[in-house]
Amino acid sequence: MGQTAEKTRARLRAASEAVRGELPLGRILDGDCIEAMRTIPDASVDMIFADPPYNLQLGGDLSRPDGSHVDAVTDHWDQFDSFAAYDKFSREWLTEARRVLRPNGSLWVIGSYHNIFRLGAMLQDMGFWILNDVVWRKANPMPNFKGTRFTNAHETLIWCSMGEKAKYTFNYRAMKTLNDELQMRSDWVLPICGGQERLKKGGHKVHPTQKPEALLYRVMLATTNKGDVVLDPFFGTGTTGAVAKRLGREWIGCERESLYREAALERIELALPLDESAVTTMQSPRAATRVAFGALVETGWIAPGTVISDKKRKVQATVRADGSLVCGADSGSIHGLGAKLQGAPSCNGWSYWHVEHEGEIKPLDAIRQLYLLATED
Amino acid sequence: MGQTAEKTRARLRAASEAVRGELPLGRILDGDCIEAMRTIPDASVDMIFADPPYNLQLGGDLSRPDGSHVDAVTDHWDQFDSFAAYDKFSREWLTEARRVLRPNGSLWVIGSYHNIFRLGAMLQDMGFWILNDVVWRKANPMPNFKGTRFTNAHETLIWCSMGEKAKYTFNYRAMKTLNDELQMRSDWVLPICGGQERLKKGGHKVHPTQKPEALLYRVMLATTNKGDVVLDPFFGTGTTGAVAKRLGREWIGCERESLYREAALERIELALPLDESAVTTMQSPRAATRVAFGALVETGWIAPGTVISDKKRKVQATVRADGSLVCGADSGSIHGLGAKLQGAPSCNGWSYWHVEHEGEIKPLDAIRQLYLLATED
DNA sequence: GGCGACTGTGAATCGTTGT
DNA sequence: TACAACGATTCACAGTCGC
Repeated sequence: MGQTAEKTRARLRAASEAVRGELPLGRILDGDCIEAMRTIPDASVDMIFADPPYNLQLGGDLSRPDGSHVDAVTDHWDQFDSFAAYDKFSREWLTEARRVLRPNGSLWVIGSYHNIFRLGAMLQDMGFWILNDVVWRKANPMPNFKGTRFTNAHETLIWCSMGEKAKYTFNYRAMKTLNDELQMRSDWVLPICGGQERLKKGGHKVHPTQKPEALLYRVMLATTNKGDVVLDPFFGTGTTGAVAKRLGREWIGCERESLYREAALERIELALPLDESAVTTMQSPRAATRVAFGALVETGWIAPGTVISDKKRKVQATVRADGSLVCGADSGSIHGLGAKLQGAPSCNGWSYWHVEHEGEIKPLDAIRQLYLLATED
Repeated sequence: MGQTAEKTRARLRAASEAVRGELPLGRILDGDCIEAMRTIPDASVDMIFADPPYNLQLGGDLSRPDGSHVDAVTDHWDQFDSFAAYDKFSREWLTEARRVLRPNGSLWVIGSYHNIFRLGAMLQDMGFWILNDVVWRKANPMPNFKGTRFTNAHETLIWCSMGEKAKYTFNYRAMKTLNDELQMRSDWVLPICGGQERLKKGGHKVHPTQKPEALLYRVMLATTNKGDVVLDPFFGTGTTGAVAKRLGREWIGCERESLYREAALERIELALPLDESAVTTMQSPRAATRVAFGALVETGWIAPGTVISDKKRKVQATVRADGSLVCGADSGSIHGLGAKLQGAPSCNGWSYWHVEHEGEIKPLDAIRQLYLLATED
């Protein structure tokens, strides 16, 4: 690594720490979320989770997102007027969200069919890059009492990065582990928020649309790292904050209703952080110790001259002293030669090549695991 | 009832019959769907099902972990220069769709996150009234081969009427019957189209995105009546036509690729009108519930940090945030770590691991049962 | 015929790092 | 910034073949 790159990285790290010092970590900013977000520095948060109001078209009285009243006229013009107001509000908070997100940060938005399509189209128009739409399939939704439509049994989340080429955090291995060794899918079955978890005051629910902690838990575990800063512009009763605390993430909230702020602070105070070991998640092999194939050769786990083959033993190659392989006139690394022999653009030599070991034919990766176990610490 | 109203109704019925005579029922209109729809009279069809191009914007080639190639949708009809071009195209065909729909008709659109948000926002802007968004949860989606995102395991349908006050057809009772006497929900679990149903020619699929008949079956049974006219502007290989025939609905298609038109006509010719068995072969969403260990962790049934053990409490492990276990230097899923610690090739973690619960030591499976009871519909 | 092993495939915005 | 090297990564079905 060049000295210049090293210095650049160090400077960025220092700048990042300086910005972090300015952040209102663990605080709920009072007031309108757009105004509140304006006090947060550029490119300073790692993830935003937003559960914006969807108070649209609910029949009866209609109010704009800014709180002003819309006449209960339901002609086409008025619909347009109300959509336009909602779009304006959405564009404003999304603009601030985009400004405060780091280049490698990501944004989650949750909504229902009333608003999610407008939000999704707007995200695309603003340059966000949709990574997945995720369906929260409610295990116990409210039935459709009138029997006039399908039971509205899900909500939609959109997860997006800052742009097509932007990087983002995705803890693939942790998600796979969480889902019993199967890839996590885009449809999540989770119960709605109720029971002990549902905040109540005087027998009434404090917030009409409190989200279950399990939902935020999965979002945060999937797309942030320990210590990351998570911002929730529509904090409500603080589900995001409570889960962030439990998972060792930093949080910032925006909320204009004092009732919600108070309930949230009390709740987060009571939330117990997990200890270090519990927050640790399964790492991808990439993040774990890297082993060069050559290391197995020079330490004697695989002797030079060993003949290795593909699983069906149709293709064979010989290991050379420097860890390269040779097969007829062809030679190369375990990956390169594997790709060449298959005529494939790429190949993972660790899983393609096999070797006899204790009477069985095993992939190289198995030998690598043994090597890792033996040389650990 | 007034005589005038009676006369008005009779006149409308006669007009309706006259219009029906002009309709190209049971025919596939050749050419661009916008041009083709222009030949259809105003207010003459009862339901439109549209499966437009998704504008996937795919990058380079994609290969599977085993090196084989993924046969992606690279057809010219899915290529658009920009979101603006896609929007223009969408607005044009939706304008024609709105014109030919009867006042009490309804429209279905299916899409993925690439296009569905744009379509949904456009529908709202045009005055359509969204009745439900419906999620088709694929039982067997293609995995995410590179481990970079959540498995894209669903597509979204939007069902809308002509306006907020417009009437529409919804066969509530039929849906409830189809769903084991439970209200039909907005999430439908159905397999993708494959096996005998998938049209093939020379060993290759005729159409890259053929929809399963079960999907159209449910759409049509829910939102049309027998004898209604159903229009599909993106007819493809005619799933809509085949299901319409089976269910005793009239159909009209638009399709510009002659290869698809020919396959569709042949297929619809072979389709049999509905027999009773077709109803009973529909999938029930009450399939066996699968629970991942991670689900118990994120919903709080088992807290991260909990120490679990084998039945004799000789081996202990700690639960981490992602549902993995850690025991000394070893870690893994409940199944994997259990196997590793026993030196066994495999292990059922649900029965191997135990946890203290209400003073007793119980297998994880007991907690899973409690979870299932609590979250059951 | 039955069962298990093996193969093929589906609307997919599918990599990272160092030179 | 382009290029090359490294190396990480798949689930549910359906169909076929062989024992």
